Amino acid sequence: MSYIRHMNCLRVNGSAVNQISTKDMRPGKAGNPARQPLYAQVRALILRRLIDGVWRPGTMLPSEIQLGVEFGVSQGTVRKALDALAAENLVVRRQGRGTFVAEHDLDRALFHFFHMVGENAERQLPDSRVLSCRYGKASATEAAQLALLKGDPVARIRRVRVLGGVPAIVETIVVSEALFPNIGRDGDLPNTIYELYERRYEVTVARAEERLRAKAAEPAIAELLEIEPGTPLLEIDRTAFSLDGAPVEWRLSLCETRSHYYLAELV
Amino acid sequence: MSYIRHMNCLRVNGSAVNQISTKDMRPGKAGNPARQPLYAQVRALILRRLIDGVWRPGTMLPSEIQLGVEFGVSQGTVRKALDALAAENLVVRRQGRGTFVAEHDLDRALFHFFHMVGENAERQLPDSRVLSCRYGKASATEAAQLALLKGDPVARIRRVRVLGGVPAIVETIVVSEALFPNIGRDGDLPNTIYELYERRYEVTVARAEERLRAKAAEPAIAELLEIEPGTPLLEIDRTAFSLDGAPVEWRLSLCETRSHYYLAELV
DNA sequence: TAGTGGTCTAGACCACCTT
DNA sequence: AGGTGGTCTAGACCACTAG
Repeated sequence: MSYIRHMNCLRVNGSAVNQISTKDMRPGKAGNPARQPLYAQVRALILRRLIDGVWRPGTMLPSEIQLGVEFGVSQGTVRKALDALAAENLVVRRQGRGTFVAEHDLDRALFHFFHMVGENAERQLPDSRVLSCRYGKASATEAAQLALLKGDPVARIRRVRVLGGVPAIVETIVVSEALFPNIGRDGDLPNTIYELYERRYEVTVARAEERLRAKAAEPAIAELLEIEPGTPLLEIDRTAFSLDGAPVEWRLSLCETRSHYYLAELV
Repeated sequence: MSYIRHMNCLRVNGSAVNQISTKDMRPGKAGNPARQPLYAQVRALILRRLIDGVWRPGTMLPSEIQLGVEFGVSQGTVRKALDALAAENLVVRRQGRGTFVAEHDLDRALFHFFHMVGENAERQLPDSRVLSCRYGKASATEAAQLALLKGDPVARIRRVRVLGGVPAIVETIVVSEALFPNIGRDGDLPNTIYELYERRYEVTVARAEERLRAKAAEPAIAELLEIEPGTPLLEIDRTAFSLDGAPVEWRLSLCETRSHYYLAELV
């Protein structure tokens, strides 16, 4: 029967395990009511390898057929798992070339992680001017946001972002120093910081939550943005999560919204 | 051959047409380079029926197999088309029951078309108090937003929305009177107005765009929200589109963000 | 019990890309 | 030419829902 597969169909680095397969784990089998569909198991196994760094961002995954053989499932099941990961922007599929681990490139920054756009909905990544990078102990708030203990070492990066020649955003980024040792110490803070997280610290930002409020500009902020104190600003309070779901960055952005706005799509 | 299908495989209300099928339209055929995949054609055909009101919101679609027979494609191809429509929230699939045309119920309003949440990210649909419903001629701005001509008749609805007992949002809704004749004239404005569009006017809101800015509260607004004039407010400028992609509603919401915030998810 | 969508397989062919 | 993902089919079985 095609449903019956080998015990050792899943091999990781040559050592055999059997998380999928085995006749009694097949779908719909009584006594295994909470069992996940095969494609979900395959998705989880692939995701695990992304988390563990077995396949690094930018590299090509094995072909669908190869993965099918390795996991002991059909190509169609692997396809469904990969399609799910592609829908989460964790892999990128290219016809004729292969399936690749997603990278934090300009496109992703611009279309997925930066929602401020100009008047004609035209998108443009801002330039960044780093104001400071300080190291300290996590406050209660910071600890809560980053799932740390109060007092744990954190780095705080402050920068002004310039859109179309105008200083438009003042941003404070807080990360754990345990996760990002020496971040910013050698003045190596690129504009797209998620690329740095990914390349140097092997931390992949998979998703984020943004909480938006309106706030009046405090004098220090107003000066940086060259506006009047009290001007209404859009505050974006973002928590970014890594592949394994842990919060890895807390970011507070204060945005001037006279020449730009935050664009959201509802479905 | 399985690829060769009957000419008259697509029947709409008994009359036969052949948009899909016919041997020479099959995928990858030279001389037809811009041809869409079958599942995309099937998706478009089903969407057309949703637009035309052949299947009304809440009703059940024919089964996958029936649709497959009707369109002259396999069940798997129909499935792919329906899955795509389900991903756009245009249909809802329920195992064991069938595929249904999506409705604007409370769930959809709350999780897809209302992003203001309370402190613990708890969701709650606001109560609405209608302030006025006036009829007039479209301004240049309104005409541009709704793809009308300047001077076309529009209705303007103004309401205050209450969250947790506190007046939190002042909202102005502008719609074409041609599309929504007599809207609000008999004081029939429910809290979830998209339900009204759908049931009474057979207009389905399929998606929307929101443009967010920070604005200071003008005195009239401040009074309605029981706050100080000049308080920073979150302005949500929304355009809603119907199934066929036409803009059908323009809405401007001014939100107080001390006890609530706008929640966005980034992927 | 019958009908629905959900999962899984196997196999064919296509479009696209690289070599 | 060979490999990759993309499309399409046919058929099996499962889970769920309703009458």
